Formats: sequence, C-alpha cells, structure tokens
Amino acid sequence: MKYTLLATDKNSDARCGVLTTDHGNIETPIFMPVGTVGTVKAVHARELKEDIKAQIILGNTYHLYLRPGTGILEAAGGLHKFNSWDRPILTDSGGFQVFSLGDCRKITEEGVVFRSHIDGSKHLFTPENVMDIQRKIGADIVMAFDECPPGQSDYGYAKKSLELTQRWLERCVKQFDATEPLYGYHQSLFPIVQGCVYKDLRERAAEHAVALNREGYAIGGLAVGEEAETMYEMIQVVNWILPQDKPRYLMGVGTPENILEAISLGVDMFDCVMPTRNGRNGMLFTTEGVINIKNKKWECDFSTIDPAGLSFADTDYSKAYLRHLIKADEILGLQICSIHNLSFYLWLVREARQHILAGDFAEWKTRTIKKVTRRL
RNA sequence: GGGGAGAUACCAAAGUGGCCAACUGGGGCUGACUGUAACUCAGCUGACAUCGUCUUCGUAGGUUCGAAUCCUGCUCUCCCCA
Repeated sequence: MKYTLLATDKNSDARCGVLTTDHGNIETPIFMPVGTVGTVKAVHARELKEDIKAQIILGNTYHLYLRPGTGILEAAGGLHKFNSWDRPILTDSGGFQVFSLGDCRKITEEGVVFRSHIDGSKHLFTPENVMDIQRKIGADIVMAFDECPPGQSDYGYAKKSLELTQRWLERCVKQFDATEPLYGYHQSLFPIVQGCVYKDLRERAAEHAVALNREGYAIGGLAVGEEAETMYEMIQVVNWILPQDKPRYLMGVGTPENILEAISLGVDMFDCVMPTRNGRNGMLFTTEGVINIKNKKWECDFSTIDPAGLSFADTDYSKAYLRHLIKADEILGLQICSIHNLSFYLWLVREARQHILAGDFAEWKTRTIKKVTRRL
C-alpha cells in the first residue's frame, strides 16, 4: 500500500492524496461506509459503487467472527468474494465492541472475554487471534486490537487503558508481521492512537505508534461522549506527530461538521454509522440542511429529496413519497434514505478534496458547514 | 314478530361505585442516534393553565356524599330464532 500526498491547503492542515491498494486507489480525504456484518445495511454493492461512489467500505471483526464465522469466510475466499465487493475493505478489530458491548465483556491483560450478543456464548479475543481473524477475513486494511475507553474516563483509567492498548498494539504488530496474507494481495495493519481527552497521553500514544513504522495510523476513542472542541484538540495534537507521508484515519466520526473540521486538521479517512443508521431512523443529510423526513411538514412536499441530485435516490423520489414509505414501514424507504445519505457523505468529501486542490478549502468549509447543518 | 349482546378518546380495546382525564395496542406529533446488540430508543397525544382548573365514557333523566361503572326512558349497532 502506498500513500501519495498531492496537495496541502495553505490556510489549514487539510490535505488530499491517493492511497494505492491491491484492490484499487482511494482518493483522500475519503468517507468509508460502514458494513459491520459484511453488508452496508440496505444498500447493494452495485449501488455503493455506481451511485454512491464509495471507494472503500468497512467490516467488523467481532461481528463477522460470530456470524457467519471465519471458517465460512475462509471457504468463500475472503470477504471481498463473499460479499461481492471488489474494492478495498477495512476491518475494525472489535476494539470498539469492548466499549459498546460494555455489559457483555471482561478485560484482562491477555485480551477480552466477550459474551456473544447473539447467543450468549463466551469468546476470547486477544491481539494475536484478532490479527489471525482479520487475515482470514482478508481486509486490505486491518486494525489493531485496542481498548476504547469512554470520553468521561478519569486520567488514571485513561492512562492504564492506554498502556494496555500499547502492549496489545506491540503484540498485534508482532503477530501480524509473523503471518502472511491468505488470498494473494497485500494487507496493512493500522495502529490506533488512544489517550482519551488527555493531551499528554495522546502525544505518548502517537509517538509510540509512529515508532512502530506502519503504513497508516488511526485516531480512536473520540466522539464517545466528550465535547466536539475537545475532540478537535486531540486530533490536532496527534496529527502534528503523525508522519506526513502516511494516511490518517479518524475512527467512527462523524457529523458532516465533524468531518470537515477534522479534514482541516489533516485527517484523510473517516467512517461512521451516522448516514446509514440515522437514515434508517428518518434523518436525511442534504446540501440544503438536515431533514427529519417523519415530520408532518413533508407530507405534501413533492420536491426532490436533494436539489443537488447527488444520486438517483434524490432525483427519482419526492420527500412526500419518501415520508410515506418511512411511515408505512416500507423497506424501500430505508434503502432510499441510506443511499441518499451515503451519497451526501461521499459528495461532501469529494467536494472537500476539490476545494483543497483549488486552494479555497477554508472558505468553502465555513460556508458549507453553515448550510448543511441547518434544520429544515 | 320473539330472544340476546353491546355503545368508552383518531382506531381497537380495558375499566363494572371513590386510587379514572380513564390500562394497553395501533395511529399521530416531536426528539435522540458518531470504529452498528440499532427498520432502534425516549417523550407527548381531552382543553386551557405553574401547582392546578375545567369539560368527557351513545343520549335524557334518576339513585348516591361520590357514577364510565347502579336504575329508567330514548336512539343506534350487532347476533340468534321465526
């Protein structure tokens, strides 16, 4: 994998580049749709490619390990073949599930014992077996196994948690480097920089990760309950330490505003469930502002979903029709909302990239945030 | 013609003397959602108002300190037998 830096904004740390993988190129900054269990919910791979213009999607180690299981993925020849997606894939390690499944797990030095949310069975995740599982899933980018502490964690806990994450990271690197890809294409391991909301911890984490000299780096443990301003501070602290010639991935973020702010701080890659999950719950991100399609005010609004026409979902259907579908609990409504929101997110990062290249990113960012965050 | 059952808020449906402005669903309205245990979750849904006040349980009366609940008339609906 190779990262080529193409341009930097003169008024901010924003940058654009190209990430080259064995499954094709990724133009950064990029948003990566989340496909936890091997599918971006309610969206066909074909739509992801042709309409949404996604360049890379996510999968999740914990979820795929539980179902369908690594045996089946291995027999299929890896996740790309299994789910019909021939572009790059990134898998999260299950570290986030240490956080989100807080009630069903126990953390030890060795790893994490999870109780399956599906059938209650017990499973041990270690840095070593998480690397092995991700080899079998076959993602182009695999993530280190980390602990993601809540944003409100006190310094003592954050420090202890970070030190554990760092020991786990070293074990991940060792195991990853001792093993080979199974399907004939290259895989890259990204460390995850933790440190909660504490600057000195973030700096230590970033320096430690950089010393391991990997092909890219992730910033984790943000947007987990802390203030947005705090999150931006942490991103800045970390990005000043991360190398210029490697991609930087901000995990799990975020709102359109979060993404544009983080781009201006030098982040290259994003993922978030917001466009899909919030979309399924009736929230639409448009170039004109945010819509709750369930609101009565759209009942008789026969205008298109987004005048910008970001995909067929916008141009083919009206707000009134989409509201009807959502109200009637029709599956097509979920599809349209998901396709639209993902199209919007991919449009947003594409535009950001164009404006970085054009040299007017900062101005465009301010204008765009104001426009797209309005409540309609 | 005879016999029986029933009428409760937008719909369905509990409640059968005080704890009832009335359980629970559905529907409606509003909000939340950030490396997806999430087509999920929360609040509101008689009217005004801060506690609170006022008008409701087909309809008209009655009994009672007190009625959606008991009694009588009326109106309407459904079922069974002729």
